[in-house]
Amino acid sequence: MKKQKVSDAVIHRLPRYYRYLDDLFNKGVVRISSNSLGDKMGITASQIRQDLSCFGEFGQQGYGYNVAELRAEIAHILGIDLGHRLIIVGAGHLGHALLQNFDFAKAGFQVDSAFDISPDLVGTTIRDVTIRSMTELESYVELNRPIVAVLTVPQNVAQPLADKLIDLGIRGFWNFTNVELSTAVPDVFFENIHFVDTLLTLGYRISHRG
Amino acid sequence: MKKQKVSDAVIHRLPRYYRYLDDLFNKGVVRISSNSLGDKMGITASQIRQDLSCFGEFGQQGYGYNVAELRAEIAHILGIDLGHRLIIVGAGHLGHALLQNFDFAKAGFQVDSAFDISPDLVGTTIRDVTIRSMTELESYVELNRPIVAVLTVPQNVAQPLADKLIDLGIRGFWNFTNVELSTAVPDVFFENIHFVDTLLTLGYRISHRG
DNA sequence: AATGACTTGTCAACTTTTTTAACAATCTTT
DNA sequence: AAAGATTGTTAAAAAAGTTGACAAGTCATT
Repeated sequence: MKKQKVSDAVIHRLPRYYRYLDDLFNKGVVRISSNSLGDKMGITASQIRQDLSCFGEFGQQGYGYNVAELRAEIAHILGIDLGHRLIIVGAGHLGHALLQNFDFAKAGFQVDSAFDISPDLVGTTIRDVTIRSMTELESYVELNRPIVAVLTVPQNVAQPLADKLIDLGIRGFWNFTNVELSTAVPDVFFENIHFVDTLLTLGYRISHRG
Repeated sequence: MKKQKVSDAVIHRLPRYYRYLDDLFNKGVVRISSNSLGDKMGITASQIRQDLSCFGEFGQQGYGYNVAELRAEIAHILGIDLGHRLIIVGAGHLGHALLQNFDFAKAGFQVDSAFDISPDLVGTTIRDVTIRSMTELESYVELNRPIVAVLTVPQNVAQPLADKLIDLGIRGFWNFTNVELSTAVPDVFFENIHFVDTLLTLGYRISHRG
């Protein structure tokens, strides 16, 4: 096992590996070689073996990989088995949709609570999660120490809110606002979902096709 | 102006340039140099000039760039001024949230219509867009020829639906299902929004911090 | 037990991409 | 007209990503 820094490209491929292995697992496939997995995923066997080698040795010469085992290993690498606790800040349409539909547990997260400023929403319950008032946010986070926050709030409050949450111990943001958040605090991570950007990219490709 | 293929990295930076320029424009800033823009964005002046050079010459020696002009140029490059027509297929929570909140016009798209299978939704109107039945999808697309489809449907119907829509002339997919769509037809583009993947990536970083 | 067919983990080479630095050309300002 | 500023472009440098090759080890069969 190499001990180099794991490159971003590899990290971003991990969820994809997991997706395919989960699929194989659910279909009852017991073993798979890097070759056949590569065929399925449209990448080379060499790349799969190299990617996996960043994290350990999970296969066996002459046999390949045990699907269930490799799936579990990748789940572990991704921290899916840790059940990180998470809060949702902003329960408007998007926050509501996530709360209602998204399978956080499957990604290894447990939804602790949700918060919104609107009195109409406060007190309502979606999928066993009760929406609390924003005024309770600070004390709640201090007491319960969730580690990740989903931000589905208006743009203008995003950065100050993030600063406050970082102060309170939040270390990861799943950021749906179209603002680029930043902080001087180390070991805080942002995953920015810039909807607009992806649609603009699509617009570029459509406009320049042919 | 170079005539090489524009790299993906550059294309993905374009929306970000646009966002910053739009902001400057709204603040009434008239001119900006690659140097000060680079400072704002946290990248080198050199990279900005190199990126822009893929598309033309938009600045002036000794002066820099006119903000309004450069903003308009990038808007043009991204096709924002073309007003591509778009349909939304699947008006469940996510489709509904997009329809209600997302500013498609700002990204250069015009929402033609939305479709859903549920009789409860068909006939209702959101922001001037009436939700039609899925049974009308085919004839509608044939007649009105939208170019892009937003897919917010269940996973299992995503690929066959995409195939059908490609047949009918759709050339771009803003795909919110967690399936990797593909086609043999050339000049069809997919922007896959894999929510889960980004959250898993965040989970990885949280788990491995420090 | 021996043989042959497979398949891994790793190394190093290779390729591609991305970034940076440098500078002639030329515009703005005074 | 001179001084200062800033571009577009080139080429070098650095970084990142990918691939091919193979020793070493495992499995299946006889």
